[in-house]
Amino acid sequence: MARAATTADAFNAVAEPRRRQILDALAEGERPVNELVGLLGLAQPQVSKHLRVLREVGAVDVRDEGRKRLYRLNGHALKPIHDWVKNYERSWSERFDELDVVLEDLKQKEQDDGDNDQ
Amino acid sequence: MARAATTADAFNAVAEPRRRQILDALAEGERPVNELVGLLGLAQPQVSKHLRVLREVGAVDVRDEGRKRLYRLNGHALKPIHDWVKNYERSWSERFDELDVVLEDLKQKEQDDGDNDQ
DNA sequence: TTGACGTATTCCCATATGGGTATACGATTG
DNA sequence: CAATCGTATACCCATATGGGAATACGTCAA
Repeated sequence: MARAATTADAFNAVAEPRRRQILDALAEGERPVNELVGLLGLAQPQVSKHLRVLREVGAVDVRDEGRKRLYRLNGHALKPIHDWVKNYERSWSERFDELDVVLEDLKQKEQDDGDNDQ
Repeated sequence: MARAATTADAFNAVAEPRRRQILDALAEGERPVNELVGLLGLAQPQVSKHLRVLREVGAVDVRDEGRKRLYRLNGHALKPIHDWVKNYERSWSERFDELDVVLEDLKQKEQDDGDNDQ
């Protein structure tokens, strides 16, 4: 088997930096392809291809307006990523320090109880 | 150019489901390779290869103990992912609804001021 | 030392990437 | 209708993936 397709899920789609750039740009509002081409400094075909990937994982929606195609962010598709990574937040966030102390105490208490059973 | 290496950054490393599984397993504590092999139901060489990728992006640390190698989670490497994705949280979290209202009001107020300048 | 164990590395292969370039397609304008 | 604009698609290519299988390597036991 080869690497999973970029369109397999949001994780794979967003692994490409250009696609994150596109989402960041769309966070400020709807934009036509050419505007993204200007912002990214990438050729138009590549931008269209990246947008296709983002569409396939549901991270963007499209709307036709004359000859332009307006792309819009759909952040919902990124929730699974957030849900997964937030469980690791304790690794760097000080907000969890206090909670960790409490958990350590509980652990210690449990161990003491076990010792009493012996 | 081809797709970026899986070892290019945490985003790419974590795009592979097996590697997320490994990190999830290590979240509960240090583990030797064989234990991960059992948990993932994957052949040992593939697990070692996934671990190498995770090591290269700094998501895990290793420690030798006899003939075993104990792998330990280093969630710090995942912070960039969290930092990026949390900006999209408003897309699904109700917690931001109220904030959105406030921002809308501010925007409206600014616009009114602009109108007065005319 | 020899053998067994735990892990890492090497080689093979089908697969699809992302950029470059050319071109096709639909909508609008003249 | 013809020309042009805005986008999408089709090709070509170098690259590296992830799994399978075989094997190399370091450590411990007998």
